[in-house]
Amino acid sequence: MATGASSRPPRPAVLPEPARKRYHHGDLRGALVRAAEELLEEVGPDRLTLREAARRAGVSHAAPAHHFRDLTGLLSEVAASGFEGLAGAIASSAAAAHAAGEDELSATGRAYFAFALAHPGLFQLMFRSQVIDMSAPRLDAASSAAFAAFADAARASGEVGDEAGGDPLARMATLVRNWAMVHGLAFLAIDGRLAGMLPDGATLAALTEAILAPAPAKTPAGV
Amino acid sequence: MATGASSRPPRPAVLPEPARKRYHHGDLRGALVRAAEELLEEVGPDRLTLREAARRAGVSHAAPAHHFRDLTGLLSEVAASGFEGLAGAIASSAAAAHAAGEDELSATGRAYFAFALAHPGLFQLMFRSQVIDMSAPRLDAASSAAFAAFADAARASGEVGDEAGGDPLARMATLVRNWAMVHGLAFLAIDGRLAGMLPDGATLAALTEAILAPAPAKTPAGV
DNA sequence: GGAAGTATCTTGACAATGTCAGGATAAGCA
DNA sequence: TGCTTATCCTGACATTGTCAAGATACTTCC
Repeated sequence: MATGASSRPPRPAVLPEPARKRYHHGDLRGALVRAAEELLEEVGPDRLTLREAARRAGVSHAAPAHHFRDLTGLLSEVAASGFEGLAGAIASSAAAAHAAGEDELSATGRAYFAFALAHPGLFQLMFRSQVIDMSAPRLDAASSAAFAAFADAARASGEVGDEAGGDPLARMATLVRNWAMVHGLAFLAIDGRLAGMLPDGATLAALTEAILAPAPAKTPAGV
Repeated sequence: MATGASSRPPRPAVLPEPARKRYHHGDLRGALVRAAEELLEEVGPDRLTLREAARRAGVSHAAPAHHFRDLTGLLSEVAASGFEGLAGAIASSAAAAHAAGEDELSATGRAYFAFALAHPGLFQLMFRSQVIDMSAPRLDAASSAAFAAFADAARASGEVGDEAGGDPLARMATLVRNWAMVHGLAFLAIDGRLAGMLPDGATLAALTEAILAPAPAKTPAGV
């Protein structure tokens, strides 16, 4: 029909964004994950939509099916990368605390909380097993790694005495208690449940800092 | 047409269930709330559907609109009654502990956790502000009452020293720390996050009991 | 008692969603 | 070059929440 040149559609010579209108996206998988992460923070996990993610990636509504089995597949991938980020944040905060001679467990708790507050929608998604597929290999590995990083920090801080004596159940109880406290605090803060209980003119940051600052352990009064 | 009696439609003399096929349901509002509670436990808050609730109540898909503004309205009502139940469970467990000379805070923590495990879907809904309307009067009042019951128990147990000295922020921090721990533990348990970290052959009940049993406070070792 | 008014429920429609089937296009490989 | 495969699109379907308009039953007022 048109010219005999090799380029069939009138492709513009200059592409403003990395590959604009070509049939093959190039990195649709990554673009969908990024779009989903955006949506997660803009509208939350409840209003996130596969079609809107496709729209933002500049692609038809059925295109994602070639990269993810379904919506659960995409969300599981996003959650997996979220857990990887969380594991990294925990590990690096523990290392920094160790270098500074501070308590590792307290530092990782603050890192955990900060991560949740920085990515509320993603954090909520990461703990919504009915929407993601926890048996997905990468997600399973990433979530395990995140908890392992937390457990390592607890061991390093001496909070979970692993040298002798203490039976495994009691040690695990101490570990999980710390985890649950930080996790619950993050969830309550994200959901806006702490706003209503700030004494007089106290800020939310002050309250959470007062909760997280001291090693949440048992220390004989004084000292 | 038919007989001249007052009953127009051929209404069966015996109604197997309380009012079967009449145009006006009688208690559609309550029936919808019950149907939603059922669905909450069967499929969870993510797959709960307004149309399915209407179906279970034996009513058309648009009928709920005359009793609840929209899906959020129905869910807010369900969440409100959930908080009322939670507040009751907390208060009664605290009273029982007081009578038995046990620690009130520990008892309420176990009651909180037990409530969450007994009604997982409802509990998740109660802490999903993007799906319910926290400004709904009844919901707002009920959630405040639940927290107030928890705070009362903490005060009674002496965990939150309200007599003198301690500044309000520190007292609130202790209170919220206890709440967050129990809340996080409940969420993690419901989401199946604790199953993977049971030492050898320990059961989940044993682990959670080990976490909740001692007053999660600072007690000088011994005694 | 009967008529008017209101609360309650139904039917039908709309846009939006997730998913599937089948066709079009581009890339890779022989 | 021609074939195969990966990638993407169009179109369709059932389902959802919500709205509009009509049908039905209850209430109230004369």
